[in-house]
Amino acid sequence: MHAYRTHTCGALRASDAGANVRLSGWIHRKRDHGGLMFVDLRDHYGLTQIVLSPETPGFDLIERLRAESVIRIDGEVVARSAETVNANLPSGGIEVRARAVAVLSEAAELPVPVFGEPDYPEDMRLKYRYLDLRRETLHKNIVLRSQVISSLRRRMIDQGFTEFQTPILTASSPEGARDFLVPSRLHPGQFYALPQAPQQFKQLLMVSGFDRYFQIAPCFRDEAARADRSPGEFYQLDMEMSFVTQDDVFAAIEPVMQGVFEEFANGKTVTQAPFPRIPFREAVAKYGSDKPDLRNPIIMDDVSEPFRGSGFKVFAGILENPKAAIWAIPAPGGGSRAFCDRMNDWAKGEGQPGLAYIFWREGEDGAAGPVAKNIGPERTEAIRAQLDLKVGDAVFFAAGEPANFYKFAGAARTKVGTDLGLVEEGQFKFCWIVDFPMYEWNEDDKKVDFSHNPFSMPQGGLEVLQTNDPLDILAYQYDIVCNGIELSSGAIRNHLPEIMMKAFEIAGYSAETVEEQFAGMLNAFRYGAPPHGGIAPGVDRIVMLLAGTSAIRDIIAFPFNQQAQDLMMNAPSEVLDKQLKELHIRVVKPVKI
RNA sequence: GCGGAUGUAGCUCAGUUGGUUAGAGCGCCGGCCUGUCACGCCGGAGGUCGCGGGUUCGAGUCCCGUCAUUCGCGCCA
Repeated sequence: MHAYRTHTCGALRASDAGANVRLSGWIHRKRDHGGLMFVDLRDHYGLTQIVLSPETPGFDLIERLRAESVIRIDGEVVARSAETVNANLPSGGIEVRARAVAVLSEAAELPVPVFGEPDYPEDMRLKYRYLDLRRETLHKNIVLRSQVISSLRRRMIDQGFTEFQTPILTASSPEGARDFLVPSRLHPGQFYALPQAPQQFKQLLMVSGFDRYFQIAPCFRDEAARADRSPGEFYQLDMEMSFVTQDDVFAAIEPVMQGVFEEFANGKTVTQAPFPRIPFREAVAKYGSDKPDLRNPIIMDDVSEPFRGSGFKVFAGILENPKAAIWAIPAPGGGSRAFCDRMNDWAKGEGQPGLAYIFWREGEDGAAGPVAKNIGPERTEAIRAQLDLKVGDAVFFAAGEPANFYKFAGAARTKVGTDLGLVEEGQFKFCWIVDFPMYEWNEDDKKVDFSHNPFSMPQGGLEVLQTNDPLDILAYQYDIVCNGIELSSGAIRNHLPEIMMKAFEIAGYSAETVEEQFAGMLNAFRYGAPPHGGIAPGVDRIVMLLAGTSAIRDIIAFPFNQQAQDLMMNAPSEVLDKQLKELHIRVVKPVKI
C-alpha cells in the first residue's frame, strides 16, 4: 500500500463501498461524541468523513489533535444509511470507518481559522497566507488562475503564436512608471532594471522575423497599489504580430478573449466577436470614460442648445465659454425627489457644487425641479424629447469644459446605473476603444506629451506629424475593455526611424536622447523591420473578472500588501553590510523629523 | 505625497448621554456525550480597549498627536 494514500479525499463514492483505503489530509472539522468521533478529512480534492470508535487504535491520539493537523487513515469505505447521507458533500454517500491512524504533523493553535469563510484582517491573511490559501474560495481562485493561464497559452499556440522568454534583468527605460533597480556587482555604480513590460524585446523579436510572439510576461512597476492593482509585479498575456493592421490584431485576440471567458464564465454571457469599437472621443462623450462599462445602458448626450440663453443663468453663463458644454445623464426610473436629492448630495461629496436635475413624476403635468422652472416648459420638453425620457424618469446635468468634468459625468453615470439597478449582471461585455489621441497637453509643464505609448504609429504617418496640430493627431492605439475594466492597451507600432524621431521631437525629445535611450530598438529598425503591432491583456484582471472578485489579492497566491511588503517572507528587508559592500552600495536613510 | 474609513479577547464583533468589576459568538483548555456533518451539554482560562498626550471627580466612549490596516486621489507610457 502507498505510504500516504490510495485515494484522495474527493474520490470515494458509493461504488467504492467495501474497499480498504488509505487517506491522508488535514483535519478540517472534528465532531467528537465521546463514544464516536467524526472527522472531516480534507485535501486539495475534497472532504471525506472518517468515523472512529474508541476501539480504533489511535482514537485518543486523534481526539486531542487540533483542527488543521495532518493525519493518515486506514479503513474501510462504508455506504451511509439513507438518513445519514450528506447531500451537500460529493463524497456524502460514503464514509470511511477507520482501522488505524497515524499523525503526520500536528497543528499548533491557529492564529486564524481555516474552517468557514469569515473576513479577517488583511495583515493576518497575508502573514499566514498558507492558512488563508487552504480556505475554499481562495484555493479555488488560485486553481482558476492556473487554468486560465493554461487556456490562454493553449489558445495562443493554437493560433500559431510562439512563446518566448525575455530578460528579467534589463535596462532602465525613461518612459512610464518607476523602475525597480538591481545593482550590478561587476559594474560599480550601474544598475539593471526589471522590465515594466517586454515592450522593446517583443518588437525586436518581430524584427528578428519570428512573426507571432507571445509570453505570459511578468511586469514590474514601482507604483502605488489599488484594490484592483497589485503594487510591484503583475502578469500580462503579452503578444505581438508582424505584417498586420489593427484589424488583424483584433481578429487574433478577440477569439482568445471570447474563448477563455466563455470557458470559465460559469453561465455568464460573453460578447461575441467582433467586439464593438468605440472611438476614444465618442466613449468620453457617451460614457464619460475611456473604459466604459457597457452593462450600464445609460448613454449621455450633449444638451447645450436647450440651455443656451435660457433662464437658468448658471448654465447660460457657463455656455458663454465656447469650449463649454452641458451634458445630460439620463436616469430612467429615477424620477423622484428623493433620488434626485440623493444624487445631489453624492455630487457634493465628490467635491462638486451640486448636480442639477429635472424629473418627471406620475400625476403631474410637466416636469419638476428648479431647473425645469427656470428654463420653462418648451426647453424642458426639448430635453425630454431629445433623450426620449418618460414619466418616472429623471435627467442630471454636468456643465463646464468637458475636459474638466467628463470623469465626474462618467462617475455620475455609473452611480445612476448602479443605484437604479440598471446594470445588467451576468454578462461580460467587451469593447474596443480606438483612435486614441497621439498627444495630450501637459498643463503643468506647458508642453505636448505622448498620451499613451510613444512607440505607436500615428494615423497618417509622417505627413500628418509634419502638418497637423499635434493635439488632433490620432494613433493606431487601442484598449480592450470588459465590464468597465481596462484589460489592456495595444498599438500598431511605429517601425520607421524617421517617423519615430519626428514623433519624439514633437514631445520635446532631442534626436540624441532618442538615439541613446532607444538605441537597441532604433538601430534594429534600420536593418529592415516588418510593420507590426500587438497588445498585452492583464492576466490578473482577467482572472479577477472570471473569479468575480474586485480584490487583486484574491487571485494571487502570495501578494504584497498595499505598501508593497510581503508580510510572510518579510520582504523587503535589510541586507548584510557585506552584501552592500559587494554591490558598491551605501544606504542613506531618510531623516525623520 | 494627500484625503476618507477602521483599530476592544487568538478570530469576528457588541459596548447607550462619559459613570460599578468591559461582554457575546467562534476558537482554546478541562469534563460529559454512539450518528454528527456549523454536533450538543457543563465548567474554565484569556483584555496595556493600537500607542502617546490632553479635558474631566471619572475616558473603550470626548479632544489632539501618532502608528497600523484599508479604500480612494495623485501615480500607473
